[in-house]
Amino acid sequence: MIKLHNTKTRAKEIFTPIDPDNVRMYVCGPTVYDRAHLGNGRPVVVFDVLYRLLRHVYGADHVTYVRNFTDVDDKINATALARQQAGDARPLEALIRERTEETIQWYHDDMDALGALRPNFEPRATEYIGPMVAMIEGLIASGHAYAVEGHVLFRVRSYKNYGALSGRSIDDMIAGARVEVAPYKEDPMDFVLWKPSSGDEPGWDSPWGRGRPGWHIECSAMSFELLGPSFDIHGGGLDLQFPHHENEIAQSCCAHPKASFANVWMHNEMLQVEGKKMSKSLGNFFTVRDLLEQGVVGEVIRFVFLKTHYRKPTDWTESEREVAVHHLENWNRIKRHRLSDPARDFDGSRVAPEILAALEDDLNTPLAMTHIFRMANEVASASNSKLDSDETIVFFDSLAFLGFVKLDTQKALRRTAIENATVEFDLQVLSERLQDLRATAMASKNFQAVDALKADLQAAGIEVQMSKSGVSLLPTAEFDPAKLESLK
RNA sequence: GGCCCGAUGGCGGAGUGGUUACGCAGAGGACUGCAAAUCCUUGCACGCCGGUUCGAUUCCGGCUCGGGCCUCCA
Repeated sequence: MIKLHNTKTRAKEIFTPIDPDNVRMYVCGPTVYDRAHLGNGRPVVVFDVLYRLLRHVYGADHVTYVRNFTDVDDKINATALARQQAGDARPLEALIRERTEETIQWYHDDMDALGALRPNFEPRATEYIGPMVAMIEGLIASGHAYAVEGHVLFRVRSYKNYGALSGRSIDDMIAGARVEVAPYKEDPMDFVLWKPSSGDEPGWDSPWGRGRPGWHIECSAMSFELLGPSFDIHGGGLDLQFPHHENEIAQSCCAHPKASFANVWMHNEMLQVEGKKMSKSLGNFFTVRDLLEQGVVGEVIRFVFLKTHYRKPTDWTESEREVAVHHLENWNRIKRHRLSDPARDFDGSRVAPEILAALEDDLNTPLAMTHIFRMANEVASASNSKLDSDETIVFFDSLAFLGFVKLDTQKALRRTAIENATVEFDLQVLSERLQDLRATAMASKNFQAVDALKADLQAAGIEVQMSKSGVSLLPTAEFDPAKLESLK
């Protein structure tokens, strides 16, 4: 039994799908004009967890997850215009297409790195212009929208529940509004469904002239086309609650009065960086790609996200990042020590029941992580250290269920990369020499030679670990093969 | 100004009407030639003021503080 917090009712409710054979979820995707920043990753990971849970409970073939790409938007146009002004002579259309294509590719690369499964459908807004126009025509016909000066506007006063999702009244909003009101609007709160395109701006022919859709209608049309007038879950960031989701509800409910639209609305809280809102002006703005390039692997990011409940703000900090690395290293080591085949794949089918229970309680990922910690501890400290025990399998299957598969860290990746690349100097030889020196020293109690070699290795950027089971040399970021030349 | 949300130990972060998880850091110990890693043990909290109750960190009200949204934003 899954329980989810429904923004619409502000309560945790038992989730009952409209059709258990086809559970349907829509999540607002990115506007594709630039790299996804770290905050963009949070809803992706949150709803990825929900997607995995739904697939587990209802069957992988009985869940439909839609996440759109908004590929028509003034911000996209702006990036293309900027390139024209910078001297690129190609037509706007070509620049826009190139930009959206590459951004979608980036998005896939980055979200894959976070361990997120791809949704079943990733519709692009530009492929659904027809349905948008049709929906707008219907709204005009039913009196919920009006065309004026090439624009089509939604008549907010015509939908009596407007503001219910975010708990606002139209009058309150007008009182506190800071928007300048276009003169052609009947009411200040009316929002645009269609707007005219001029010059070489992207545009499509419509009953109201050549133009392009407003942002909000895109999601209403795409969700209708792919999931129908009523579906189960609609997700997105809390910042989308108003106005985007409010407007979606108004459009869809007026266009399909007999349908319920989304039954459950879920919103993830926002991300902060070192306690502050991430913003360009504060200079703490960075993309997922920036982090990946700095060697922060995707699963570290995922770990930090899952350690906080999705309905609470989460803080991206240096220390939490280090905690994540610590645990991933730990799990990686357990994998090497407790599995006969450390490369074995896990599909999450044997996820621990307590982890499932935690997730079924409104995606309590922090509690799920606690169970992971406990299981890791049990597996690592089990007196019976036999390989591939049931507990071990369930542990790694649970990790896989939560999206932790690679269990790599910066250090592990670097080690692999360096070891593959290090040809001129064989660390294995040095490792054996150190081992021999140490064995001699253990007998003679004279450790001078050992310490000298250890110091040289450390000076070359190698982490030296010695225990009774042997020695291990681990190149660090400062590893410099040239400094080992004298040791040959 | 309007609306929404939150306040738990040094930090992060679950949960509960009555014995308060867990992680990181700290302390002690085992192991270790040193160091690291690992393992064991362990100290530390429920913003303030009222109310309901036999009993509240948990429910209700007020206050204070913090965050978010109202403008493109996940």
